[in-house]
Amino acid sequence: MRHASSRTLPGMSKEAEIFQGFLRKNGLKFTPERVIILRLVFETHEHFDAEELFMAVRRAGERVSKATIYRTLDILVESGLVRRHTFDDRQARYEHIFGHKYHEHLHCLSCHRIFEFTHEDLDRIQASVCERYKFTPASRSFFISGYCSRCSPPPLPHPET
Amino acid sequence: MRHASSRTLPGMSKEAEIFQGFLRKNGLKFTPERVIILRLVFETHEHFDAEELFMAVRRAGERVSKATIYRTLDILVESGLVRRHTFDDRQARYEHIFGHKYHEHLHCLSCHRIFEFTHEDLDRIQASVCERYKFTPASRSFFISGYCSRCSPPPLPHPET
DNA sequence: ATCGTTGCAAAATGTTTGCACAGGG
DNA sequence: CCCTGTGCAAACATTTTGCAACGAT
Repeated sequence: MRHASSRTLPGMSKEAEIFQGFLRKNGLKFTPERVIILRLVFETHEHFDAEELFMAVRRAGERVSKATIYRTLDILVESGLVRRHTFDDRQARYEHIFGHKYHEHLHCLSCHRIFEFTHEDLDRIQASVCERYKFTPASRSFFISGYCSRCSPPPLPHPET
Repeated sequence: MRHASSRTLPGMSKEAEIFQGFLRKNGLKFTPERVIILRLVFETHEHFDAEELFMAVRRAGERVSKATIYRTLDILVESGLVRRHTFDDRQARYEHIFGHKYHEHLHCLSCHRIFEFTHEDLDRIQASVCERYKFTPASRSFFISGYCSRCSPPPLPHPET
């Protein structure tokens, strides 16, 4: 029982169909390890890194090596189902994006939480910049680092002293 | 001849004055190594990484260890004279920012060149997002990855076949 | 004497790779 | 067979750290 059937199963999630299609198109296989990873990536509604995914796999009672985690994340990014971020200089972080609106990020330098936002003008700005530079965009990353409301309460209107 | 005078020299560049002020304010010293690094960082008008700065130091006939390069870059980033970027998952890249207009980046995935742009609406967008989330911004990073005009010529108006 | 700074080498971190073996088409 | 996939361990690249020595105050 190493490799899963290559036929599409009826109860398959939309992202699994997309992933399977991408794999097939590139002559790659829809293996049990890749299925496990896909499932856990789409069960996680946070940003995660490779190590966290590795631990989620173990927590789920499955076994997939770190090497396969990294190799599969690369494929998922290529397929467009997952986005990779490098918010600071530490390790890469990932999030699944299928079924989500495209969004930008706020990154709290104190508690390291990540908040998402959208702004309607950004697509227009990206398009106009790319036009100006004759640049063909593949992806963008807009994030603001700073301090969230919990970590940095706004200054009082009339500071004492 | 290890440590430089702590008095401000008359012919000192503006960035050196700022750096010295920052160091003094934090009980740190304006050492010859830091002076060398500061000079080379401000002589470089490209984005660079720690290794490139290390080689620039040797090329200049000076000797500063890698450890000191890293430690000093951290201080320069803290002082606000230098910006650190992690465009992709490779190593951190730096650029001096004193005396430059704030700008965003285009990053060519093929030739890895970096182009700079500004857009007048971005400050306003950042302010409105931060207001909405009660977020105190420290810095932002907006970059678009894709293919520059040289690496990806626009498709012909009437593609043959 | 104290305290921050340095260079060196070792350690730590995060990621990639070589390899031998497995298994489906 | 042939090809891709896997786990493991080793390799790798970048960055950080422990430590002894050093110099300015």
